[in-house]
Amino acid sequence: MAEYNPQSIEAKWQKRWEDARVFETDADPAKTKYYVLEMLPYPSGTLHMGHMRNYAIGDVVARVKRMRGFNVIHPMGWDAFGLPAENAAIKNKTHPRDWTNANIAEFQRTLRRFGFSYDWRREISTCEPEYYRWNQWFFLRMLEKGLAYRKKSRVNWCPKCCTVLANEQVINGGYCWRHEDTLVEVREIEQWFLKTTAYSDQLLDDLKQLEGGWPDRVITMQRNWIGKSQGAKVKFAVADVHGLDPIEAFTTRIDTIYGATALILAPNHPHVAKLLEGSPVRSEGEEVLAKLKKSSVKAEDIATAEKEGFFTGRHATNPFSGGRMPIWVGNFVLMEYGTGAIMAVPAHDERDFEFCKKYGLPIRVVVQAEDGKPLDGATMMEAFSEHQQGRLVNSGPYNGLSPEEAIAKMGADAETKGFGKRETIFRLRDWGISRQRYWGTPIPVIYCAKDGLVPVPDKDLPVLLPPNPKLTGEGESPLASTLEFVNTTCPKCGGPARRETDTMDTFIDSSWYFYRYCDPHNSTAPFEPKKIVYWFPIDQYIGGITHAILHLLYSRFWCKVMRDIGLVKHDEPIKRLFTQGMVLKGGTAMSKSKGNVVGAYEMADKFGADTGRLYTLFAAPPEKDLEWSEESIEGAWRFLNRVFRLVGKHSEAIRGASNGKYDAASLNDKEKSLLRKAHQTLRRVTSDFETRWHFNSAIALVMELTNEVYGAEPLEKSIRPEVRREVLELLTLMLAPMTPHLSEELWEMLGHADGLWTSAWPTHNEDFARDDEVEIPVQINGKVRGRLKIAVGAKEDAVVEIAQKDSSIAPHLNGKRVVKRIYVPDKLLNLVVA
RNA sequence: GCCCGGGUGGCGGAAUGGCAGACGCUGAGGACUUAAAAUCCUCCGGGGAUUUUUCCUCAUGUGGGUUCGACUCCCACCCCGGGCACCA
Repeated sequence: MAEYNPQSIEAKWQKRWEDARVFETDADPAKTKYYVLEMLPYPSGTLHMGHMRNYAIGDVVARVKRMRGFNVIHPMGWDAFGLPAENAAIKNKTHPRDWTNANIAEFQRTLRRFGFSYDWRREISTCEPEYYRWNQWFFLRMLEKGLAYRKKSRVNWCPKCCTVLANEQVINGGYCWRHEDTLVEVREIEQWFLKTTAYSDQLLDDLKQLEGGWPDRVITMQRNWIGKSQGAKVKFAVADVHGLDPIEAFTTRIDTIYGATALILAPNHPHVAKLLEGSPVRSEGEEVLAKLKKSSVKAEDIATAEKEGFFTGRHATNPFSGGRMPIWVGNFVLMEYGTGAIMAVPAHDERDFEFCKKYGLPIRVVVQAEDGKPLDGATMMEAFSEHQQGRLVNSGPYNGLSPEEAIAKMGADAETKGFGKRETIFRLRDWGISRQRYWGTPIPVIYCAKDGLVPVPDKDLPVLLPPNPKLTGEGESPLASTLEFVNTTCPKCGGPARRETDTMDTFIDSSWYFYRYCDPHNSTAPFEPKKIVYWFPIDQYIGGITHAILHLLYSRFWCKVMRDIGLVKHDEPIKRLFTQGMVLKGGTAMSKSKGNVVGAYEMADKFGADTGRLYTLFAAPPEKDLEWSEESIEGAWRFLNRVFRLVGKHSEAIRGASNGKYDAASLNDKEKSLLRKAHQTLRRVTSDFETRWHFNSAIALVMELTNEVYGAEPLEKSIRPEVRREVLELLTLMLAPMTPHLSEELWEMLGHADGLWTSAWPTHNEDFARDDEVEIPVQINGKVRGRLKIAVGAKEDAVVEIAQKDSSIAPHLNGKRVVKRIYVPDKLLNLVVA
């Protein structure tokens, strides 16, 4: 008998699929579409088993849906712009394009080796001009709508690289990742932004549309990221400097304003310099200020930093109480959030408490809990910040109100009296997209001495990357030092002008790529809206939890912008999201830098693609992390061999048998029992695939069925070829989404000339699946004391009667009275005795 | 600190209020073989009793609770993993 040879089987069927164009799909209004998508990879290094698992999950879904009659679109592409390509190019003195394309070729070779059912005609690569020109086109639309703008902002700047660093590139508490001896500076430079904040409310509200389809935690993370706060802005007049505008503070707890004992400004608040001018503490203040301003913008540093600040020597007036409050500067107040100024209420806010305690500022209680001891500002050890309870005290006319009532009333009063305004603010910031890099989409803008900022006209798109940049990693950005790129003519006046030399953040590339798959070769538009109407939204998106915020939020933002310029009709691009677990080795995620990767191609060479696929699906449920185990993969390999031998042994007899028909009434007990197991397995596997995505238990069920068939050997003694055919065909079809090559081969061995790819998912036969007899446990007071074989559908009284006579149960009933009986038909009997 | 996950044999995991440990791995024993590999068969949570057969008992992070019945639901706590974080 032939041995299972995955190498030749897999090559054979991949060729057949390709020749028959099995996975190429076009819009067909007569069929229900299904869009399944795995997050596109960044082609770097080798494709490892961590990537592979992601695609294996998507491929099972694609193949199951295809067998179920859906018109499935399942595309693949490359997130091809990015810094690693540029760094590799600098290091190896090559071009980023060469490095990237070599990786793409390698990735594609590996994906093809695994037989994933992609429609390769739809392949895209984001670094190609035919793709990135549409990034530029979208940018120009946003510029027209005021959604793209330039602004100075604080960034991490490495003076040696002469470029902006992402927060992730600042290491060891403030050093450049490439120049580990160089301290990163905080600089303010002009950058391009996209106005994501214009959609704050929609991005938040539309999360409701995603409930049920997206994991709750992803929705929660997005909600927190957007960070909506309802509160009020209150103006505090500066008492001791004439002609200075009042300072505005944002608060969600205006009810505690009578407890405000200081006003605290962010170090870079525009008022600080003016307050210090002529102040008695000016020189000390400026010294501390310089120190505070230098502190890093990195999240971790901010979190661990101690609260620090200084008194400006100036005072403000509390508009409600008329009281005098000292104005301080504090490092924990952020210019980027709210108004950059807060009122410090130490009695009712933990951060304010810590700050005021440290600097000896008074603590004044204005909300007392309704139960428990009254709080005293002089003795309290922590802030009382619960706003759901308590009553106002020491708050003039508002005494006795609940915080909730006070927030409403005081907000309204502040508005009436003109020193405040109720407002909702968001944590979400606009999206800074400028990068001082080469390997990205050039921003299509020209600066002219006469006409100022001039957008590149649509007809001049794409603005191509210059082919031969000087990539050194030092000095100014590569595009800025490529003069043939920089120097151009103004589209308006024709005079000499300069091009923008920043490129776009690569998150832009991945914000809309899934639309391009629907119309990948369109040269006059990013896509034809009509095609989107058919294929969108994405029915199932699959990827890592790492992208829970940025990629998915930007994609949602992009969708809304496209909707508002009339390109698409839906609010949300992705209906369902699945976040799969990582593949770990030695307890950490596989990554090239950790040196713990298992290459997918080598894996396929060793065991075959089907074994690799089966293993990653079997070893853990798809949402959980999976620890790589070489022993377990051999188990998957053994199982596939077992199946292959089984079908091989019987294929000749089956092929000779008349096609499939037998009289159900003529089945013998062994045939019935085998068919029952097969159809029961199918019933459960179908539900595992469709409703639960429990691929691991689906595989376990198919293994059980295989064991059962082996247990019934030799089949030729009692099982007719027609029945054998039915059982082995079901087995083959159930495996098909997971091990498609092997299944095709078995299908052919079973005598089918047409490929398995033409087969539908089978339907189980309930008559065969039904049990005649079941074994149920019998419990006495909830403890299992025996088991009974009963006919399916037996009546309670009959079962109780049998139970009472049973030799293992009767002793437990001896001399006792049955006070209650619980009978779950065909499941269990529980007798409660006293 | 806040928000999510999660905690079941030697290991990965199964069990959607109803027989805890399916399925696989590892390990042990056996068959086949000159031998090995492969394959096939048997056993494999702890303790105790009976030592053929079986029975009892403990056990799903800990402690309570609801229930005839809890890995599953509720409350409190412990531990592990992840995310966010001076967000006013």
